[in-house]
Amino acid sequence: MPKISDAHRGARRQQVIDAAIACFGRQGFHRTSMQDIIEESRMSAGAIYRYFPGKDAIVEAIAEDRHAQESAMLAAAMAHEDLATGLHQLARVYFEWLRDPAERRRRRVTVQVWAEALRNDRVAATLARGMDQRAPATRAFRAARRRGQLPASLDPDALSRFMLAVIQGFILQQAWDPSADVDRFLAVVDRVIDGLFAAPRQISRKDAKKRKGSSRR
Amino acid sequence: MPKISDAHRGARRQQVIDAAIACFGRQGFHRTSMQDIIEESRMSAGAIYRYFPGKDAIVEAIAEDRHAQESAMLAAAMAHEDLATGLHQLARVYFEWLRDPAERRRRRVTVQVWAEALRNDRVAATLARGMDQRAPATRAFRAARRRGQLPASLDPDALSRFMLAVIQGFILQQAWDPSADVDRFLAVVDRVIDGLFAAPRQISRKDAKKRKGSSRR
Amino acid sequence: MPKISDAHRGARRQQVIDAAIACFGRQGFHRTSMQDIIEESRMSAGAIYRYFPGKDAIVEAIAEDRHAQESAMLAAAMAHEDLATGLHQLARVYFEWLRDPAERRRRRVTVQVWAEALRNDRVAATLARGMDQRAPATRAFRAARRRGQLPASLDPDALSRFMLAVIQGFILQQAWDPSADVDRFLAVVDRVIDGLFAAPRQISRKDAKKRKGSSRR
Amino acid sequence: MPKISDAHRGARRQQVIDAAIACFGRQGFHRTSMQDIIEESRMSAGAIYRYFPGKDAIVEAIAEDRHAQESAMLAAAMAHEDLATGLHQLARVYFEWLRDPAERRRRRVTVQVWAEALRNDRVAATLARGMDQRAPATRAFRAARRRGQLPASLDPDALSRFMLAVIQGFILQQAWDPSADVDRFLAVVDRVIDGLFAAPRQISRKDAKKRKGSSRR
DNA sequence: GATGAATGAGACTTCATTCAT
DNA sequence: AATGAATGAAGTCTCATTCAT
Repeated sequence: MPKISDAHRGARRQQVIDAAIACFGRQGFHRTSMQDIIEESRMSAGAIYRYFPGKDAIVEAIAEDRHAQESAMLAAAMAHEDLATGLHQLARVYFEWLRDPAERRRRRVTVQVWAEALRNDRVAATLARGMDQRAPATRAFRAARRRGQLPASLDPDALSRFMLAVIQGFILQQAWDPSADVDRFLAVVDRVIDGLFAAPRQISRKDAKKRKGSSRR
Repeated sequence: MPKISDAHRGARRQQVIDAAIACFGRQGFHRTSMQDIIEESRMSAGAIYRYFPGKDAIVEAIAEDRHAQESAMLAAAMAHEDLATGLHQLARVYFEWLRDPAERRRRRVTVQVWAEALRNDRVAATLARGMDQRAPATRAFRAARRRGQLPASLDPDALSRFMLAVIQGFILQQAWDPSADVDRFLAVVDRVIDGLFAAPRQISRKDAKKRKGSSRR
Repeated sequence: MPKISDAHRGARRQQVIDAAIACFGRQGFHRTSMQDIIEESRMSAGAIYRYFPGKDAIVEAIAEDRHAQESAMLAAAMAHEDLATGLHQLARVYFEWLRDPAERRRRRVTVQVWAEALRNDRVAATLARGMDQRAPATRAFRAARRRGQLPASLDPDALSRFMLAVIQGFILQQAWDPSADVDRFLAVVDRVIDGLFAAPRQISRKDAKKRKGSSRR
Repeated sequence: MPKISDAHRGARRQQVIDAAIACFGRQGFHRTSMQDIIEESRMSAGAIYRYFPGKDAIVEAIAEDRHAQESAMLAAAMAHEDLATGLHQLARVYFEWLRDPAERRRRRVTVQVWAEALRNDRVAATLARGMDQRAPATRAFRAARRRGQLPASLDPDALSRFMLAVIQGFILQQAWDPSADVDRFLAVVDRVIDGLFAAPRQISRKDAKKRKGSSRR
């Protein structure tokens, strides 16, 4: 017989998380005091500590929350038989999401979570699990490469990393400058996806040499 | 007459910045106390405040430092008559840089600077200037598009944003997981650059429709 | 539900004020550290800041406290139909007050509040309000002058300033030298009050000239 | 053979004192840092410490300075055969002095010196010597009393204290409110001096009783 | 379960003074 | 004699967390 029903517990936790996201988005994680969260959440100091062992646990929960949502999105998008279509779909879903102004505010918190991962192992672990969820995409790339749709020189893991990097980079840019245009960026992403599967242009011997020259092995 | 020379002043500031980078990379900006920086820099509390008005000013200086270096790199790389070659060059230079283990440690600080930009306007301004430096690249894209080397549907500004996003995203991933493989990622980037300039593959009517459907306007 | 009552809040504030007065009287405002007040008040650092926003606010509260007490005293003393009697009464009440050894210690703080007014506008405002409370006295002087009890040459405002100056000057002297004799000083004050209402002595032509000579205007 | 000639030493000390008075008048003793004085005096940190052992010594020197000037003024004013004339003279000289705007600024420092006396014994000693210089005035009062010009009930020491208190009180008031009118105040002082020597007005039995009633002893 | 007053370690910063040059 | 960079103790205040009610 739990003293706090799970539903109640969940609602209370969400109340704290929402307040924390509002505060963190406004002033950043480290400028936000527990007092700020307490006031925003309209709870008492003591009450919050019934639902979270400490301030760090709140960021961890936020990271976890994001992770769950993004996982779902990723899974849904990649559940497509054709890889190219799946990738376009993924980009579309993701960038649609970024259009929501409320979501944009939350994104500011995401950037902070990224920084927090560098000194909070639990947050790092959550993000790592997020990175691991590229696995289906990676597998799809591997299959496509085996089928000859992608050149052998492209590492499937690097490909999925790349797709994520593009999204992460844009999130960053939009956090700094909310006027960054989603549509135009998305058009480039679409083009890039198509480019991956197109026949490569003929590269002149000269260019190829140059590139190799400055690369370390 | 112990009047400090500009050289001495610069050296002293660097001493602080180096210590701060070491500390921030280890424990993060907010977990690092001035005392930590003082000890790491082997200076006295008072001395540091002769060179920086406060803790925030140190991050600002770090951001400024990075900005200067990246600007130089960007300018050098883009000073190439052929756009494709310039982009390959840029990617190469950047990713070479990331290979340096010392640089990798500094990258962790970069991620924190990104987060800091959300609550420190001076840092934000520095990063904004960094984003502004895409201008030459944007111009080059525009010229290429005019020459028909790039499709009209690709916005030059979005293109340069994209290139930066790729780099930023990878920096992020490498900060979390230093084992992220630079070479394999770079191969993808190279391929993507080439893809931009290649003739697009034929897109089926169905695919095109799907994409449009979920896009807003 | 440990919500503090107004009474508790008042008691706590008084606890701080009492401790502060003890410390300030002993070592002066600026030699007193918050730590000193914390120890004297047997509270914790954080607790004090629940009741006062900072060290300055404590002096301000002390100034306000004194102001309230002196106002009451002044009002009570001047509530007399006959002006001369009222003034004698005022002097008596005030100097009686100064006899209390505990009050003498508090007086040392008063002197510091006076100095503090020169650099703290809120303290200055409180003192200004204190000076404004001469108004009833000034009005009484004006009425007495109209009735011919005081010479037209005596400015009512200057008269009330004068009465206050006498008291302030003595407070100062007693702060420096607690052995300053209250009774003997009070006798002089009484005599001076009577002298104001007495017929002026004949002033020789010579004396009057001398005075005028060194005066400007 | 002194390393620093006395003249040079004196000039340097004065340079510091002037700077300190400017700073103290502006921001108060405790808000003024040595750095402020250093800049105002256009000297170096090291140099100041050649002429003063520390910050406290500067206030002490200022107190000493004031003391010397006021002593001279007091002595000059009281060097008059007729006591009443001497007192009028004293008031006149003093209040003339207060008219000088530069002097008014210095007065702000005087108030701080008064407060400082409560925690700096050397300043206290200087002020005590200042109070001691009432001696000639006290003696003159005693003589006048012996000659029957003053009632026996007036203590000579209290009388000279009183005269000083009036001046000190006004200095205080003018420090807080520079618009306090010197002339009108002086007129009251003149009247009071005359009143001391005039025949007291008849005091009704009732009034006398009332006064006694509230007095202790 | 909830409340919010209390705790106290520790954060950033200032500043009087010293001393190598 | 002078300089001013350096020192480091000490100051004010904040804040995550606890616990009596």
